[in-house]
Amino acid sequence: MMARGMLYGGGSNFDQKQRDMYFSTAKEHLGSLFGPDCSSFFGSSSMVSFRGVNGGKRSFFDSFDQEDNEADELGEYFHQAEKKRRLTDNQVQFLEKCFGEENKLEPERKVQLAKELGLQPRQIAIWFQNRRARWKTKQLEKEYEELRNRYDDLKSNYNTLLKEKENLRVEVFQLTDKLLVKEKGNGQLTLCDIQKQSNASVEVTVADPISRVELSNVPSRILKQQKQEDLSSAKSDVFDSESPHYTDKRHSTFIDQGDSARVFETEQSDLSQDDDENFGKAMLSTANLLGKVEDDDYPATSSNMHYFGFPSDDQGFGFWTY
DNA sequence: TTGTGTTTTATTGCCTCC
DNA sequence: GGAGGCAATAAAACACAA
Repeated sequence: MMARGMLYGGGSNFDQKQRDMYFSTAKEHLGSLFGPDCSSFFGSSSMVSFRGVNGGKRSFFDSFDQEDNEADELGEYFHQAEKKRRLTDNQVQFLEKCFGEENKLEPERKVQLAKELGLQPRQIAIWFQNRRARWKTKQLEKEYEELRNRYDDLKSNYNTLLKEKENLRVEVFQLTDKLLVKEKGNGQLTLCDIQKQSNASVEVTVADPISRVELSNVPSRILKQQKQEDLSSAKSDVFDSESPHYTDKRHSTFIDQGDSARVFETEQSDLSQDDDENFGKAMLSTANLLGKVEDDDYPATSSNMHYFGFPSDDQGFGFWTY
């Protein structure tokens, strides 16, 4: 493709006549915009600059204020047109103002701006194009920042809820065990006793490791015995049965002592390690807190495992820990 | 002064629209 | 098919630390 960008800058597309026209028109327009002394607009030493032959910096428009050398300077400028030149602060300021009003230019407006600023229409177009690109990048950064803030908020809320959940869980564990001890004191049976009495393999299916222990093989008379008093307050519903970490797919099985025990054998892998650790810690702390629980009383399937729990209502209740 | 990173200006190639 | 927009990129200009 023919380079569209080569429309100006020393090429034949921008002859001396056009340069004169742009320059005179620019001074005229900018004089009305920035006052009669528009030299400040056209440049100071800090404005559009390019390195001359001697290496020094020079403002392009400064040169036009020196009438004696005007033609020479102009010629020098355009002979160096292949070099990039930055726009002056005032030019940029003016363009920014226009961009604020409309970020896309009509062809007529583009030509008008070019005349007013003493630039090529193509330069105006390029400036707007680059400006749109910068604006878009900024917008993306802004949106990213907003999304990140929202994510952080959600994460923070989630962590808070998680802690709350753990606290409640520990609380329930403690209350549960107190009830357990109390029951034992009253001569009532625990799940462990039930197992001993039934003298049979007890398969415990845990729909939810905490709230849904199903004693499928426990004799019904014994289960009935266990459905008593005010244990309903410790019912499973305390727990978040909708928790994505504990679904009905989870279950565990334990076969009588001596057999290979698998406790809370998960079929899912979505239980995060943190959650597991917290869960274990909570149970351990509960166990330590309530040192009254004796291993012999529970059908632990390995020497370092302990069972905490009791059946309640239609559903059992209990958990294992190491 | 020089090396290096950033910003700005400009080019290129592709795409869409009229 | 030409004009113009956009994304990607080159390259000059600039800023700044060492």
